Amino acid sequence: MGRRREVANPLALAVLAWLLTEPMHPYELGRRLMRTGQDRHVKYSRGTLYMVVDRLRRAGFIAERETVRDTRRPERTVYALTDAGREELRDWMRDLVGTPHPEYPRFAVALSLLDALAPEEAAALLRDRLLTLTAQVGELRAAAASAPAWPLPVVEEYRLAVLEAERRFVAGLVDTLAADDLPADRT
Amino acid sequence: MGRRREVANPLALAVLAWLLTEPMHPYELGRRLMRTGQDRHVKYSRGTLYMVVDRLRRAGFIAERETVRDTRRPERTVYALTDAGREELRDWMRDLVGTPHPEYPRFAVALSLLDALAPEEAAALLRDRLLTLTAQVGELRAAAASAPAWPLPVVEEYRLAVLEAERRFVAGLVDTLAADDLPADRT
DNA sequence: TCTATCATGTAACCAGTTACATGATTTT
DNA sequence: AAAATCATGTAACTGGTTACATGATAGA
Repeated sequence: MGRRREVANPLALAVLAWLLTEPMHPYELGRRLMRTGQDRHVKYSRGTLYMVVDRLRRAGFIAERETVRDTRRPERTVYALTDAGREELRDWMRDLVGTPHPEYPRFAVALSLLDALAPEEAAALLRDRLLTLTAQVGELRAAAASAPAWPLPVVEEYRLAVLEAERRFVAGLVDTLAADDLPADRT
Repeated sequence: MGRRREVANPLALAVLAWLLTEPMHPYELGRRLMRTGQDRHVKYSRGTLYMVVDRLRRAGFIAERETVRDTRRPERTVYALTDAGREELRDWMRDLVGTPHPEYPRFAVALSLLDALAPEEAAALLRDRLLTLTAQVGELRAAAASAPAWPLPVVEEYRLAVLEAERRFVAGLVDTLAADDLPADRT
């Protein structure tokens, strides 16, 4: 509980999870991340991937299984989960699922500094955001309706729920500001 | 539009915003961040603060106004916003408020990898999370009710809205899993 | 007056991203 | 067969965090 993770990057969690299904080389890991759209939930870049894989190896969570010289293609090193890695994966997942952790969404920062903007400008910007959010909700819903997978993956439902909450919040805020802005009209 | 920011760390945004009110030395910036509880929305550490201030200076967004040797206390350098800085602040805020940006919440990663956990274990963990979330919502509401500031700062309302959405979502998920788990009971 | 704690800053280290390199296949 | 693109990896750089340093006040 609470001990610092030796490898803390979320991408490492994804790597462990994928290696749970079968041994793989890094590039393949990257491909699957992309193919399954997980890159929308984990920040992914190849450089980071190789770094993370290397640190997982040094930490003993994964081990080099074989080095395939497929002839032609560059040498690829296949990694497999170790017992320690399996344990780390479970522990990490339990932590993430079981307890909420503080996040730092960019919009919260902006809201906390909203005074730095003139009120009318803030209001106008929030209206812009509202439009985009509404459009995004629409897209997600449409995508869900015509989804190849059904029921929709839980993550997607989660994203949608949060997105809708933000949309409602911004809508309310916009209304409030409009009302504040015309106090004379409301006698 | 969309040109890379020379200093991209959110803490830098907070620095610019504070300097809009008046010139200050870094330590004072840190104090205000803490006092106003902004450290819940921007990741803060002194090391990062000094780094960020230095980069803002190199980028020309802030400038050294004076160096006070208050006698006794270590030398403190007071910084002021430049015109470029004021412009950067507005541009950045407009971007953040006006359009939603992709985020990578830790819980989303976990959800996207939920298969890595045995279903009963996942269900149990989600129940734990639900308890904590419910408690947090309660706390926030209570704090809001007895708040020194009224109306509640917008950020807090935002946080509460999102938190409640997550709570509802997890509650729903827990129910679904419970239902799935006892198909025999539902004939 | 010794110890603890506050106020302030610096520097070494570690993590993450970008840009590049190289051989293989496919397209024109 | 030249050009374009894919597959794979490495390395240099930049950003961020931790741990330390030092003088000042306050409490015992």
